[in-house]
Amino acid sequence: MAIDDDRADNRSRMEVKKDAQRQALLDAASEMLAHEGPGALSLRKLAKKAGASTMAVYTAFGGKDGLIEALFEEAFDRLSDMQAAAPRDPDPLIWLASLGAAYRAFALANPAYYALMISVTMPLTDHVLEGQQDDPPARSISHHPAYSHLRQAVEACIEAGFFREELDAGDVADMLWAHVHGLCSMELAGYYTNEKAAQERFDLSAETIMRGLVSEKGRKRLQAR
Amino acid sequence: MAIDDDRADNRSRMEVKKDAQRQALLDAASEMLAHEGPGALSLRKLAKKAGASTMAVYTAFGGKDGLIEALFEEAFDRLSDMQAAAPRDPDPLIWLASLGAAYRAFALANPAYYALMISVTMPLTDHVLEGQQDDPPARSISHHPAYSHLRQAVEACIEAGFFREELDAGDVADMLWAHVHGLCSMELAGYYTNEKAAQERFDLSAETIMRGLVSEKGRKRLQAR
DNA sequence: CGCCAATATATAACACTGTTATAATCCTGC
DNA sequence: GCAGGATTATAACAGTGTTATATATTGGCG
Repeated sequence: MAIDDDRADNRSRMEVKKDAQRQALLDAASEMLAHEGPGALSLRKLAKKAGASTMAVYTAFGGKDGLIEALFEEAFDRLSDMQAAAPRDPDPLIWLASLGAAYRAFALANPAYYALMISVTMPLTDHVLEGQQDDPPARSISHHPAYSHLRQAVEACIEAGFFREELDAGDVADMLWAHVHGLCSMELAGYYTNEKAAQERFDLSAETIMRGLVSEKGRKRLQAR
Repeated sequence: MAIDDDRADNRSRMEVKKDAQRQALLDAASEMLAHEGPGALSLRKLAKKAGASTMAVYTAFGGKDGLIEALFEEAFDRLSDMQAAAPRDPDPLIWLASLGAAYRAFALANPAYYALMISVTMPLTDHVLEGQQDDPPARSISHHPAYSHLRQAVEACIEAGFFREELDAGDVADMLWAHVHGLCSMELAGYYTNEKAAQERFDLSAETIMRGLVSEKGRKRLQAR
């Protein structure tokens, strides 16, 4: 029986109920976020949509900030899923390119999630407003699968000897992430009017940053094949 | 007298009073934005701070959106001012690098303005949520001085024959803007913990994108000097 | 100068928001 | 079965942007 299974998992009936409600709230919030944007995400509407009380959000997430945090993690999970679905080509350069394409595909497919990632990542906390550099924000994506995918592809490129020797994997990964993020955020901002041109521009820009990364040796190796 | 001067400028007494109040509101809003962030910018607090009524914001800006729009333009003006202050080196590559440094200096010096630029530029309108590509947002920075500075430097580099021939000025300018924007937004997000490393990383990344832009011919020309 | 129409203001009300206090309900463990 | 603790529902609180209304204030014209 279901209850016994739960008990076997050392989870009380109430806990599974809580988890179910938490998931229902998260799904409803996700749906609202994707269809109406972050601004339309109010706790009352969410509770009504999920068939729960406003307080349920507080018990499940501790408040709206906790809910946003959960959605933030969901966003990174979705990105990570799309990255994992990217073909892991034996050629690390091609693999890297497909990861960039996956990033852009995620951003275009989930603009509200992407906007949430940005706004949460740059929360304009007091410490950045004051310009003080101590007490850095704890939020770090370095250990998230979404970052690991990129990192691994970069490391593969480095091991294959394509990149300039003074560049280490962390530098390159951060560089590429920033570059692709800049491209996607400006595209989503409506900076480029024509969709087809935006795609070409993305490819051209990705090609350009890759050119800047490859070493003299790697360049010759690429020309040879 | 001041009043006669105003009349000579075909500006009624009330209009100069309105403009003065508008400027007072804008200054107060700017101060609040820089010190407490966009979230703390409420019309009631702003009106009290500027010694005006809440309604004054509506007559001067038409509402909070209009105020944000005005602050958005102020942000671009500040960026443009810092770019104009960058030394216009005869070497277009050095000029371009100093423009990038000016962009980063602006972002670090005005984090709240920078966050505002991003959030306003990516407003998550319905049309992007629906994924439809028609009715592109009218907001365009292409004709703003902040963009012209970059564009002119890029054109100078192209005329000097440094860049790959298949790249036109618009492509390169957009590419560079996106790259530098990505770097700055991630730095402001606290993605990099160490300030000194962030500076080095910015320089390294800027160097990398420049490497990707220069043509074979330009590369040899750079090595020769 | 004095009046009038138009505009800007001040005050308050409205519909919201996130959050919190209070009371009733439910569930768990004994 | 029952006491005790957590979770809910309801309502209240302190805010927000916006709007309605009534009061000043202003500028143009006779």
